[in-house]
Amino acid sequence: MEQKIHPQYEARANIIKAIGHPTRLFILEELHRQERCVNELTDMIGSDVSTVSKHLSVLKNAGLVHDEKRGASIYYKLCCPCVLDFIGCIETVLKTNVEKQMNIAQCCGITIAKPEH
Amino acid sequence: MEQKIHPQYEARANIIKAIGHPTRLFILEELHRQERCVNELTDMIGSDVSTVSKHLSVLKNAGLVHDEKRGASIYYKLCCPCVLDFIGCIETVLKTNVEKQMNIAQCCGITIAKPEH
DNA sequence: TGTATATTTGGCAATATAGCCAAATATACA
DNA sequence: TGTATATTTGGCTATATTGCCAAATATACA
Repeated sequence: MEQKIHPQYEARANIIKAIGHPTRLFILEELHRQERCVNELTDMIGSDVSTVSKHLSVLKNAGLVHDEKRGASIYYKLCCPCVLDFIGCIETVLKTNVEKQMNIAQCCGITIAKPEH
Repeated sequence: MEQKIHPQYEARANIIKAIGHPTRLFILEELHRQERCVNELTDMIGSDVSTVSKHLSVLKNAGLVHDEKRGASIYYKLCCPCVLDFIGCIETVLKTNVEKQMNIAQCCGITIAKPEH
């Protein structure tokens, strides 16, 4: 690893990396709405329960979620709801990217059909 | 990939993934302060110029930075300064994680020396 | 205790990412 | 045009990540 990059950047990057996965983003948003057990999340996501469990483990190791055993299930909840505050900014970036693509297409004389739904 | 996860999560995750790397976090913060050319960033980072160039390419593809050729150099600047707004939240997560570790250590009777500097 | 349910862990294969070197490309300027 | 400087690209290896299956573990409850 690069010598001049402070370890603090590594620590920050590890947390951001944990957030940067489609399934884990979904989980974080769902846990932002309400706490959920592994089973419930697995039903919503539609992949193997072991895969979901591992995603939750990544989020837990990053300190983003907290788990609590109740009955036969383990309920996960969000530790720092602020981690989702910047989704709005990410959406802005995405929107700007699409606009850029549209401009390029327009300059090339390409017409883009609007999606049906 | 999981069927039930909306493509929107994929798009968001791609941008967050681009942010989640120590060197790229450093670059984003530096470009937040002022625009920089590849050469300057390479000197600050201390790795091969091709590596830095590729990091910049990742950030550019994600729509996070913009480049502008001036003279012999290419200057990069931040597109959406908001992407760094959540660093404060990440720091909170990190701080909480350390505190949790400290508590565990204390419960085990482990004394932790404060760092010298 | 035995069985069903919930969750995690180990192991594996496929894929993605990172970083270096060498080479290609582009620009400035003598 | 030739040379120095700036940047990107191709190619390669090492490492990390992902997601599945099977098995292990934990809990509830008859």
